[in-house]
Amino acid sequence: MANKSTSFSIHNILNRGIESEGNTCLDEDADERASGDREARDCSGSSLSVRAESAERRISSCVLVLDSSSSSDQNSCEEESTGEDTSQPERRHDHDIDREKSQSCNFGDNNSKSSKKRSRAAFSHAQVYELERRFHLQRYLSGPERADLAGALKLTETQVKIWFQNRRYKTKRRQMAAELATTPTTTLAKRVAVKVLVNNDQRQYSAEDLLSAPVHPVHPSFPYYPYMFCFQPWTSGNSLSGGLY
DNA sequence: TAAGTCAACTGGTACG
DNA sequence: CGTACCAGTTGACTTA
Repeated sequence: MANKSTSFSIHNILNRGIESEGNTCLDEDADERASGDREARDCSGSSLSVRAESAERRISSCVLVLDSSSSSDQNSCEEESTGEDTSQPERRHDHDIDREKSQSCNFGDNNSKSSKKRSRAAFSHAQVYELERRFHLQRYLSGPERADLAGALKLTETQVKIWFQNRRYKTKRRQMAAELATTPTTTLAKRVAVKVLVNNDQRQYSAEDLLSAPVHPVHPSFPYYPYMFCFQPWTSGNSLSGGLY
């Protein structure tokens, strides 16, 4: 559904990514197509060279996954783990699904030792870009939305769900780290103490204090998500945040 | 080789 | 009871 509101197709990105195996400019292509005139200008900025370099490093590993035509054991395994040809998993417990998938994806299933190995799918750059883009729009996906996105990205619903889960947690951790870095510990302790003060059944803090809780945009730096430098940071007034923080 | 990243995993919890 | 969430961990992988 998400791609209907935009002038590009996710499949275009993915197909382009597959067709341009070895092309380290996949992200720029995808970005420009995806964001149109939105922030493509930022993507070409020289100040972003470090992030772009980071992106290229990742691409080099992601291309292996996209190159599904290769018939090596490793690639076929990665392909499966990224949901290329896996049918939609039945509604069982996530852990079971993931475990099954992991076990069915053993590297070199010709020895028993490998059954202990756990595969870690490396999502393609286009896939991560679209996931990030969607995450920027909404941090929580409904079932149909997740299924739609998973289908468009050729991932399983579980993978999309886990990705969003990890992404939310990562965002939160970095926000907390940023808070800790910018706020002196004494000040932090003082604020917490004030907020829990209640005197004569009346709160001793204003509602504004709570609403203005420090929410730092995490991605001023975006050291490891170079494809996110096109996005604007969340604001504290973003209703899509779910009000969790 | 240590450190960092990240998808997958685990355990606990909340909700309808 | 099934599902999804969060918080934290694990293990494969990359990089300096």
